[in-house]
Amino acid sequence: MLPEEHCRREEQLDDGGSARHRNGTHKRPKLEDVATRVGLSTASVSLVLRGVPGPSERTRERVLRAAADLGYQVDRTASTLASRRSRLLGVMVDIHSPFHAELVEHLHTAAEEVGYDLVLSTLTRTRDEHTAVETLLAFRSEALILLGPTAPADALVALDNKAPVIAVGRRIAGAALDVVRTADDDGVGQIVDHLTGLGHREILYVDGGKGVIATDRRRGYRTAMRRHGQGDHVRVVAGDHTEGAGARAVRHLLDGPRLPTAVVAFNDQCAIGVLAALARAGVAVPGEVSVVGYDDDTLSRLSCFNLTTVSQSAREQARHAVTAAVERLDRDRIEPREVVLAPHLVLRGTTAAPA
Amino acid sequence: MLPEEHCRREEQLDDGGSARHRNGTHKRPKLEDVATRVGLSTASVSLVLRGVPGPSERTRERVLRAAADLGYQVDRTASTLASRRSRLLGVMVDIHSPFHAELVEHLHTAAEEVGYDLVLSTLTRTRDEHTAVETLLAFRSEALILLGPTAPADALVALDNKAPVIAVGRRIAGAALDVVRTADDDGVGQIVDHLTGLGHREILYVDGGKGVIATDRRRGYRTAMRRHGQGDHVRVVAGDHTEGAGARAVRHLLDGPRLPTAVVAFNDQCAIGVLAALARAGVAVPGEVSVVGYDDDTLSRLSCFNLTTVSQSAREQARHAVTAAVERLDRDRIEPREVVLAPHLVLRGTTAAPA
DNA sequence: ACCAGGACTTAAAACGCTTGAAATTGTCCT
DNA sequence: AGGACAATTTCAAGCGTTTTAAGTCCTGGT
Repeated sequence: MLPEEHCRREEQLDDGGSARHRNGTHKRPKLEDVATRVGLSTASVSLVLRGVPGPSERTRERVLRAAADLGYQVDRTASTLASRRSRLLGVMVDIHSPFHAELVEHLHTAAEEVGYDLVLSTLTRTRDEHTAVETLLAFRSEALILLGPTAPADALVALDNKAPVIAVGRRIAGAALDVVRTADDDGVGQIVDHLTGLGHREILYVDGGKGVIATDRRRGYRTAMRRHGQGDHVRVVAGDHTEGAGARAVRHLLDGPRLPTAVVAFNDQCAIGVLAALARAGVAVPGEVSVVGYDDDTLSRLSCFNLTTVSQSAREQARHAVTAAVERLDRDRIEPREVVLAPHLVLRGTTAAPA
Repeated sequence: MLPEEHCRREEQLDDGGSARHRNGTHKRPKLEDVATRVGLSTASVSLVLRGVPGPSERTRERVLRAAADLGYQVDRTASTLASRRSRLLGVMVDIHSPFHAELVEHLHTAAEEVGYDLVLSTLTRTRDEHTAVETLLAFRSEALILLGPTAPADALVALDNKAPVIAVGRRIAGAALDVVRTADDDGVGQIVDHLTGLGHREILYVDGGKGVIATDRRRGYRTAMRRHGQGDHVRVVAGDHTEGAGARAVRHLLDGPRLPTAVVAFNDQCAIGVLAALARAGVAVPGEVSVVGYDDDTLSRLSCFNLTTVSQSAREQARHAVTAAVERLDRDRIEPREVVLAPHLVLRGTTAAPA
C-alpha cells in the first residue's frame, strides 16, 4: 500500500466525530481523533495547535482544517497536567461589588495579553475567603490575585507559600507580599482639599467600618482636616460600604441641629445612599450640601447621580496585579513589591461652593 | 525487618514536604507523598480522601492526619482526567449585573448540595458569549448554565450538543433546550394590576431594548393595559437596562406637557435612574408619581430607594437550573424542560394612589 | 555512491489521580 | 489444619495532553 493512499484512506475513515453520547451530547473529540484524521501523530497535531515552530506548512494547514472540522478544542485539564503549567491566575472577587466587576474586566484583558487565563472564585454570604481560595488552588492557579482580601496578614503570607499572592486594594502591614493599591488616605485628602478650596468648613465623613481600607480613608480625612486647620470640624459618623449606611447617616443628620455643608462618603455606594436620602428630604445637592464618594464605580458615573468621586484606576491596578503575578511566575522575582498608585479626583456634579 | 518497624521508618522519612520551589513556593504535595508518609498505596489514600467505603478506620485516620500535616489538596485537573468527570457546572454571567450576582450566590449553594462545583466565566465589553462559553468548555464543564444568554436560539441548540445547556431568565422560542425563567409578561401584568387597582390610568413604561426579555415585559405591559381598558394610555418610551436610561426617560417626560401618574421601568437599575431623576426634579415619589422596577435586586431593597418591584426569585431559579443540569447529567433526562416560575410583586414604598 | 546536516515526525514517558480486578490478610468454621 | 469468605489493600491500566530524545527523509556536496 502506498503511503499516500494509506493516508487518504484514513482521512475518510470517520465522519467527523459525530458519535452521540447517551444524553444526546457529542463526545468530545480528542487530539488523537484529529491525528488519525490527518494521518499524523498526536505529537505533530499538538505542535501545530500550539503554534510551535517545526511542522511544515502543509501539515499545519491540514491539521488546522481537521481540527476545525471536528470542532476540536483542547482539554485544559489534560494539557495542564502534561505541561505542569495551568497558565491560570486565580482571582478572588466579591461578586456583589461593582468595583470588583470593573477590576475583573481589566484583569481579563491584561491577563490575555500575557497569555494567561483567569479563574474566578467568588465570595458570598455562605462562601468565605478560605473556600474561595481553596477552589482557586484546586484549579491549580499559578498565582492568586485577591481583590480586597480581609484575611489577616499572616494568613496571606502563609498562603503565599503555596502560590504567589497579589493583594489588590488593601494595605498589608509590612508583610512579605505583593500589594497593588491606591493611596486611600491621599485620595480622601484630595477630596478634603477640593472641598476646603471651595470654601467648605463643616465636612462630615461617613465611615466605612473596621477594615484596613476604611481605616486608611478615615485617617486621610482626619489628617487633611487638620492640615487645613479644621481639626475642630472633624466629624465621623458610623457606616459601612452600602447604600443603606449612607441613607442612615443622612437620617441621623436630619435629626441633628443642622446639616454640614459637605458629606464625604466611604465609597460610591454609600454616597449614593446619601444622595438618595438627601433628595428624598428635599435637600438640594450640591446647592445646600456637597457630596463626594470614592471608587468612581459605574454607579457614580451615571448622569442621574453624577457623583464627584475618586478614581482608583481599576485599569491600572489590574495591569499592575497581572504584571506582578507574571514577574513572580515567569521572571522569578523573589522580593515582594508594593505598588501604590495615586488616586485622582473626578470632579462631577455633586460638589460646589457652600451656600 | 518487621512490617510494623518498616512502616514506622517510612512515616519519619520526610519532613512534611517543605521543599521550597525556586520562587519560594512550596511544591505541591501529591497523593504519593501522602501515601509514602503513611506507608500505603496511593489507591488507598485516594479512597480515604474521597470518602469511599472500604479502608479501615485506622487507615482512614492515619491518612487524614497525614494529608492534613502535609497540607495536601487534591489536584482537580488530575482527578478530572482520571475519573473522566469534572463535576463542574459552567456558568456564564454578566459580572456587572447585580441580579446575576444574586443568582450566582444561590447557584453556589445549590450546586454544592448536589456535589458539583461552579466555574464562572464572565461577559465584559471585550469578552463575548462565544469566548465565555469556550472557556467554560475548556475547563470541561459538564453542563452550561447561561444567565441571560443573548445568542440566537440555534446557536444555543448547537452548543447543547457539546454539553447540556440551561438557559436562565430568557425565553427561547420552542427550542429543544432547558430553560428556567419567570413569566416576565405576567410580572409586568401584576404591576399594572396593582397600579390600576390603586387608581392609576396614565401608566408609562420605560422599555428595555430589543432582547427577548424586554419584548416579553413590554408585551406584558401592553396586554395588561388593554385588559384594564387602558389601551389608549399605553405609552412606551425607549430605554435599556441602565440607570442612565431611566434618567433620560424622565428628562424626556419633564419636557412634555405633563407627567404620567405612574412609571414602570424595565428593571430595577432603570427604575433607580427614574427615581433619581424625579428626586432631582423635585417630583415626590410616590406622592406625585409612582415608580415600579423589576428584578428585586439588592439596590431596590435599600431603604433609600425602597422600590416596589417584582421578584424573580433568584433562589428558585438557581435551584431549578442546577436541578435541570443534574437531571441531564446524572439521570439521563433527554427531553428538554422549561420551568416557568411565577414572579411576584414586592410592594414597597414607591407606589401609592395617584394624587 | 556516500555522508553530513537540516527539516520534519514520532515513540514513549511523564503528569497526578481514579478504578476495576486481583491479591493479601484475617476470621471463623469444621 | 484446612478452607471459605469477608475485609482490606494494592496493581496497573488508563485519562488527554506535552515534551524530549530519537527517528526518518531529503538535499547537497564530495
